[in-house]
Amino acid sequence: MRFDDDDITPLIEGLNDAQREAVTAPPEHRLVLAGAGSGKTRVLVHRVAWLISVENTSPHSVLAVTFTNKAAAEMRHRLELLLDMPVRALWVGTFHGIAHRMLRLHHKEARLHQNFQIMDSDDQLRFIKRVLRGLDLPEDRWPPKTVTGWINAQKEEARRPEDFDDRGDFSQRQLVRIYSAYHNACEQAGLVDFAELLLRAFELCRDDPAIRQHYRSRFRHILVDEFQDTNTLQYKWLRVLAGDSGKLFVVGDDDQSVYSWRGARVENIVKFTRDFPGNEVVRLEQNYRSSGTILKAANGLIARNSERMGKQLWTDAGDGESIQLYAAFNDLDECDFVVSRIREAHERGTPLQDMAILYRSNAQSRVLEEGLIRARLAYRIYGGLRFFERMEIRDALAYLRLIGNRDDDPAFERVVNTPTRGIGNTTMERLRAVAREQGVSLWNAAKTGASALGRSAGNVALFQDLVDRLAREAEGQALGVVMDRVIEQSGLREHYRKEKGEQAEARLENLDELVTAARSFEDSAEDDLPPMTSFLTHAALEAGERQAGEGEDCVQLMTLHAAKGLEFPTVFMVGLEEGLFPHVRAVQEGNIEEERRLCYVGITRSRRQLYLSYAELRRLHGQEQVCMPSRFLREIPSECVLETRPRSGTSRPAFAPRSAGLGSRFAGEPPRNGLKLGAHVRHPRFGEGVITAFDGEGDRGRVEVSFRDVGSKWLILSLAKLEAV
DNA sequence: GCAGTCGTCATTTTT
DNA sequence: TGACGACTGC
Repeated sequence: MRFDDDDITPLIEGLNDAQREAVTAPPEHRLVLAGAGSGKTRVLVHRVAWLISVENTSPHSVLAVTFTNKAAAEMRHRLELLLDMPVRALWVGTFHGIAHRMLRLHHKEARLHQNFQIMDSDDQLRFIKRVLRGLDLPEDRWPPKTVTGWINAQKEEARRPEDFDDRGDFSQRQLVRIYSAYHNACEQAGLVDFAELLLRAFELCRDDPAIRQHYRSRFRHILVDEFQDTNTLQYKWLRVLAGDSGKLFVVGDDDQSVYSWRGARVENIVKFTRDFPGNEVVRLEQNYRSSGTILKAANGLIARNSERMGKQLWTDAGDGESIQLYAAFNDLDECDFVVSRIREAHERGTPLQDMAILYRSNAQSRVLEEGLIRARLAYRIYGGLRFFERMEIRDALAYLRLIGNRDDDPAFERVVNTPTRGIGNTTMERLRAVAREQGVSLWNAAKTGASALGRSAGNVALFQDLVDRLAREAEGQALGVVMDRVIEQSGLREHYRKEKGEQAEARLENLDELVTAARSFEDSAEDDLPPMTSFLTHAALEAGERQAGEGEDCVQLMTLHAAKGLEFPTVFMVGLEEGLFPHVRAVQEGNIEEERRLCYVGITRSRRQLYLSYAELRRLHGQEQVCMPSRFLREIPSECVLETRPRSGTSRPAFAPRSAGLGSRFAGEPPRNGLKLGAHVRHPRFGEGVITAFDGEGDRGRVEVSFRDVGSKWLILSLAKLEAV
């Protein structure tokens, strides 16, 4: 170890009191409530280092779990920097990665195919469609997306088909039937979906005493990142793993829980304090990221939530710049504002990559994108397809999967006719019928039931010969060579060469890149898996970076969800309108608190300058809609915010503390003179327009109307002869 | 098997 | 508005 017993300086150096308390806590259960930007990863990393160097814990006894590969890689990297040595014995990984590792090690006990492969969401959806067809259930009555969603939700609650009794309603009984059929199909094909990885690993630890004992005595310390995002199954698994003696050190922030819709349970934080006795809560509230003003805004907003563990961010940095609010006329105006502020900042020397535009839903990116293109500003949108999700990559990998396992039906379906080999729908339907009747895979059905296939039987046989030949030639060959041959001999390369358009070129390049990627797995002895299995697992579990353009200096565009965990000197949060943010759906579902947390996440992404904006009119689904400013704007302490105009930069306080003033622009205000925000009105001289704001009350009350022909005007409400249209 | 057309729908996303 | 899937006709 690098540290002598008496020199623990590097481990606690530079930590604040709360961080130090967490890092040096006695080896008991701990819950660390880590506010945004409070040095959470630092605490995790130092805690592991502390356990190893001071508590003399073997790296072998430590398990650190994260949600994303990125977080896992970051943790391992920083840990090795701190300890100044590689820590291979230490298990650091995502929930899925760790579960996968266990299942590979104990595939027999888990009753899994030795060569089992991981099926991603897309495969799962296709597979479910086939199961539905097999059960004669129409897709319009049983939407595949809904069905997979339901099945995944059951798995996340650790429920198996046999856990349901017959008393459910018809719909539920059918879903259970589908779940069951899907499960059998997966078993037969040797496939495991994402949720199954976790559930299988949980069941393995729960039901196999020897394995449970093995891991319990091995993992003395389990550390969990982003604990507020754990789902029921992950929580159960942690409980089983920890047993009575394993110590859990969990880090999370209830205020940043924004994934309830995909099964995350914030309640796990509270549950943790009950289920793991002796734990103490450490709060990390000092923020090292944002200015005082930004933190004040964030604190003020999140204080509106009722169900909180309670936390108040603070900084010893100064107040910094005011938050600027821009009330745009419409979405284009909002875009112009953002773009011109970016241009100005860029001209003053701010790198583009220091600026991010955050929005609630992906659809909002289009207008912004167009604006940035017009202004010739480089940008990068997070989201979209990742490398291993591309069509051509998935095609090529499907051949590889078939080489490893002929019973992989989703892979078979994917490439049996890609490139086209005269095996159409009719043939496939027959083949599926045979497979269903005989209870075998498509591959075997094609072998034994060729007679039922009619004219196309020869084509199917040719396809099978191809796969067999590729498999034979793959023996003893390096993975890169195999991959290249697969792409060439399957005809995929030719297929995409013939495809027209500029996309085709990119696809060919991607295929070349795939060969390169395969090569890098040739001697990956790391996980003791055959290179091909290792490669396919990597493709499924770590689908790669989203989009290229990494190195370039460009403005970052992403959803608020995608921004979680990131930070930028300058942040633009756009579309702060009722219905958009908070989103209507969330309002309907009564999930305002999560939307508010999302807003909190957005605000706290910003280091120095935060811009907020909303549009009074927005084009949504092809329709121009009148929007009211988001309630969140009202909830941010008014002294933090200045309302700004596009060019001049002259600002005035946006909201008088509680009374009238501009505050009355906001949601929930009563209509004046029978007119309300967004109402269409007619003026004798100015023509038709829309009410966009009120100011003051009674005789002195003013109204802002955006006229169709003459633009926006402020009028005295009692004098203006406005009539509703 | 494929291109064109029509109808429907419309948060958020990692593994 | 526009993306995507199902359907139709060649």
